[in-house]
Order: sequence, then C-alpha cells, then structure tokens
Amino acid sequence: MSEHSTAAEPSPESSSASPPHSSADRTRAAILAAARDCFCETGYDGTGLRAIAARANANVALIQRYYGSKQGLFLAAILPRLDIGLLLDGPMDEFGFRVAAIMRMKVERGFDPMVALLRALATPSLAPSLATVLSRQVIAPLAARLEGDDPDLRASLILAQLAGYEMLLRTLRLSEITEAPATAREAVLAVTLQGLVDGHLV
Amino acid sequence: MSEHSTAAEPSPESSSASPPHSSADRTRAAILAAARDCFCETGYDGTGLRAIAARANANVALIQRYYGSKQGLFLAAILPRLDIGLLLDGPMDEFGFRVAAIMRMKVERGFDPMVALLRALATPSLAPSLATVLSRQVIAPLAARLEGDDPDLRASLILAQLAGYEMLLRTLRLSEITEAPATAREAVLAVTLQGLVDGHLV
DNA sequence: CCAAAATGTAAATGATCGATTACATTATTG
DNA sequence: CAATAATGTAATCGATCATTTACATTTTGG
Repeated sequence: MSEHSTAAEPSPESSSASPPHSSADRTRAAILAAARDCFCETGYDGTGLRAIAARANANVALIQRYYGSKQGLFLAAILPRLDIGLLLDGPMDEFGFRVAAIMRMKVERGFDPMVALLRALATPSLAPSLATVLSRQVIAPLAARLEGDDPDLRASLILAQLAGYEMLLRTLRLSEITEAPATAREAVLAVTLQGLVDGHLV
Repeated sequence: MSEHSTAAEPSPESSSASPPHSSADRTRAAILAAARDCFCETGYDGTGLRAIAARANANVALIQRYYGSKQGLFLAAILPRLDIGLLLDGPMDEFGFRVAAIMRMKVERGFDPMVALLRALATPSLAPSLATVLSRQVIAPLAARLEGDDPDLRASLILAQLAGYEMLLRTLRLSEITEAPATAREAVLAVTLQGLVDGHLV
C-alpha cells in the first residue's frame, strides 16, 4: 500500500464505481460524504470539522491529514461530483423547467453538491477558488449553449438566480416561497430562468 | 440628561434631521455608520465588533451597552434606513431599469443599507429576524405593486435575483460580471427583473 | 514474526469572537 | 462645590474554531 507517503496527498481517489478497499479508503469516503451533507445543511462557515468528523465516525486530525484543510475538504467533496451536464442535457428551450424540476428532486432525495456549492458562494474565504471553478465548470459550458448577446453575463445571472433562490428558500426559509404550492414555485423559477436563456433583450 | 436609565435602551434616536448633541449621541451615530459600512463591505459574519469599534473610534463595550448585541446593532444600523420606496417610486413598467440604475449608484456613492441586507441574507443566525422584516418591509409592498398571478412569489424571486447578483458581484467578484460593460450588466439585470414584474407566465 | 509504515486517537495550541466585568473619566445637577 | 449619573476604557471571560503535536494502534511486507 504505497498509495501515499507520510504527508497528505491528493490520492487517485479510487475510481468511481469500485468500492473502497482499505480502512483508510473507507474513512476517506465517509469523511467526504459527511462533508458533503454537512456543507449542504449548514453551509461552509456553519459547519465545523468536528461536526463532519462526528458524522463520519472519524477523527478531526484525519481530515487534516487526508485533505489538508477545511477548504481542501470542501473542494474535494464538492467539485468532483458537480454534474453540470445534468442541467445541459436536453433542448435549451426546456432549460428552465428542467432545472426547476432538478432542484425539486434534490430536495426530495437529500442534499447535493450543487446545493452545497450554491450555499458556499456567500463565503468570502472561498471566493477565489470558487470563482475560477464556477467560471470554468458552470458558467462557461452554460454560456456555450446560449444564443444571442452577452452569453456569459446571462449565464452568470442564471447562477445568481439559483443562488439567491436557494438562499431565500433554505437559509432564510422565506414563507412566501416555502408556503407556495410547489407547482407555482417551479413555474415562476422556470420561466425566469428560461427568460435568461432565451435572452429577449431590449 | 435622563434619556435612558443605567441599562441600554432603544432610545428615541434623535429625530432624523437634527445633528447629534451629546457625546453619547455622537458616538452612537459613529457606531451606527461604521456598522453599516462594515456590514456592507465584509458581510455580517465577516465583520467583528472590534472592527466596527475601531472604525467608529469607540470601544467594544459601548456597542454592547447601546445596542445590546451584534444582532441588535445590525438591525438598528440597517432597518431604519431601508428605503424600499426608492425602488417603488415610479411606473412599474420601468421597475427593472430603475432598480438596475439604483444598484449602480449605490456602488458609486459608497455602501448602502440595502446592500448590507442583501449580503446578510446568507447568515443563518439572522434568518428569523430577517425573514419577517423582508416579508413586511420589502416583499409585501413590492408584491402589492405586481399584477397577475403569484405576486408574493414573483416579488420573492426579484429579491432572490438581487441577492444572488450582489453575491456574485461583490463577494465572489465573478469576472463574467465585473468585467462586463456596465451598460450590458444593467441591461441584462433590468430585463430579468422586469420579466418578473410583468409576469408573463406559461 | 517482526520491524516499519500506515492509520487512528487524544490532547493541546493559538487565534478570534461576542460578551462581561470592574474601573476611570466626564458631565450634569442640586 | 460636591454628589451622582452618564459615558468611556481596559482587561478578561468563556466558548469555538482550525490546526498541530505527540502518541497509540493496526496493518503490511520482508
């Protein structure tokens, strides 16, 4: 088992489908899963390494050893599982409804890396790393599918709408959103996003 | 000077136009102004009472005495100066452009309570108080000006768009937004907001 | 089987934060 | 001018946090 030297290493992260073998791989996976859930539920600043370690039945020092820092853990837990393709897979004139439906499923089926990422956008200490990641992994591929003027700008505002929506829905729990019928909620969100996709400016 | 007893009191907050008289009134105003600026620049969690006290040339204990707690200071610094009327003053078919223009002016002329509020939406500990305030002071009056279905929902999404926009612009400093020409930035934002105002659903 | 590496654990470190306490200074007033 | 309240200051408390250190346990390989 010469997977890594004495110091922490990025590690090949045993390829997707194979179950974790060594004990270390198992705790690494447990930490990663616990981190994803915690960051989703309580945000980046609101989540302590102790809480993650407790949920993963691991020790705080192991997190440091395996992922170097809290920020390293966040990036490792979120980035590789960001599936932007799910949003773009299909005709773009149905983008709004597709995304609104996906957001609903995320809520029903437990938390998701995308939700964790949207919540983390408000954390200044993560801003530098998140900005480049968002540009490359979210905004660029989305903008590439947009026709018309200012595709980058419109893609950014789509992200802004989703981030603000998550914030008001999950952090603030604004009654005007939480108590609205799910169909209306999805419809309004879908139409707004679709407007940015279609981009009928001026 | 029997304005307040030994304990902290809400205090009549010397009516709007009159300059502060006593030394206490002056430091109270300095603390309030420093708090508003700090909360705008670094958000609620990112701002320490020590930083506010330093900018106001005051002492940390005075903040506690005058405003009871950090949360009390935030609410006292932001809520009384929230001027939602500025957004609603005028025909609603120009709402989008009006708000986009206002957001630009806020940036040019220094920070504003509305910006501080939008940034604070991401802070869980403030959620309960902010949710009721937003419902009553922002969403309700805005929804009252909206015709068509689901006015509360559409007003909430307008707020979500603004909050996400501020987050991506100021916290994340997303290059796709910061480096876009101001005219394009305002146009896209304005059209999106206007779409929610007009509410051409389905 | 036994050294040596890998993995896991507990405790402490240093920093920051909101809040409090005890005390000093200034202003007010009888 | 005292006496008293209002205002300001410094030091501290208690809690939390990420991170590190030193040590114990388990697993691996020769």
